[in-house]
Amino acid sequence: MPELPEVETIARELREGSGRRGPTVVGQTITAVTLRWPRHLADGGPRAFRRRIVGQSIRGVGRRGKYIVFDLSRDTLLIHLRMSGELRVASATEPRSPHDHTCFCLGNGSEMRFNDTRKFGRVHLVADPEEVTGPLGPEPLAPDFTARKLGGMLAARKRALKPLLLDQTFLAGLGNIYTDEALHRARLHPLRRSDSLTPAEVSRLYRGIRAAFRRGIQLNGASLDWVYQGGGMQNEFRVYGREKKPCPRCRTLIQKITLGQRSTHFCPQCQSLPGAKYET
DNA sequence: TAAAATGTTGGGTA
DNA sequence: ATACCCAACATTTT
Repeated sequence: MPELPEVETIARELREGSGRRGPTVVGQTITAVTLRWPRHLADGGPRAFRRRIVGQSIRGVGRRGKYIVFDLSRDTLLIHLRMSGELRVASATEPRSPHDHTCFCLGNGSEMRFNDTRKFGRVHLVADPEEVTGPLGPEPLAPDFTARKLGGMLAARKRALKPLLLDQTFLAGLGNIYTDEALHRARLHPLRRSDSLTPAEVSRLYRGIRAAFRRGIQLNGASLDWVYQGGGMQNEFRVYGREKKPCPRCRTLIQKITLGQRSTHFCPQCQSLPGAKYET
């Protein structure tokens, strides 16, 4: 479900505490773990996982790409929500939901519950977070990520923008929604080859990605379907899920195509493809 | 009923 | 090595 802004929102709420996601988990000790779907564990079995994590305290909560990163007293716990994951803190006395597959019991009598309907999520427990986040591309919102740097990265590849931007080893954090939104902001066609962009187009893409992410974080992410509630970004989508609706910029009807097995939304007018601009 | 859904990975091919 | 396609993972919803 979540992309960078949603994961950032969840990490912040777990760190700072909120009515929606419960009190902060920072400072709490993990006293026990319930694993009802052991395949949540990326490596190793439940016994080794329990033995290793129980007794460690949570020193901080952050984010890298789409991973939520828990800085523990000895190791690092990384959770990837994939398509349907959700993290909430509840009192241990509250009944667990059917899809609360992995629960971390905390010292203050609360539980951090990894709810994951589709069971695609993953839990990593490692000594060095680089073991997990090492392959990821740069953080798009990091101060040292510049338009110049993005331009160099794009020029070094020969791929269509959409699938390239979805590649987490190229750039960390973009998913299907924010990629479409960023490309619309940048007025670039999803099929545009990465090594064909002018400096002005690189600049537009850079600003499009950062602006889409910043706005998403500002609105606490997007709420879609029955999963992940609380965000408001879904009300500001310019193209995602807006097939046959007018482009907010030029009123041309938004098109939906399938690209690399993912639904792709764009404005054929604002995001025209050079050499193919006569198609309807 | 078939199709689609905010994600990733592994296999095969060129 | 790079690019591209597909299947798989598991479940719910339209």
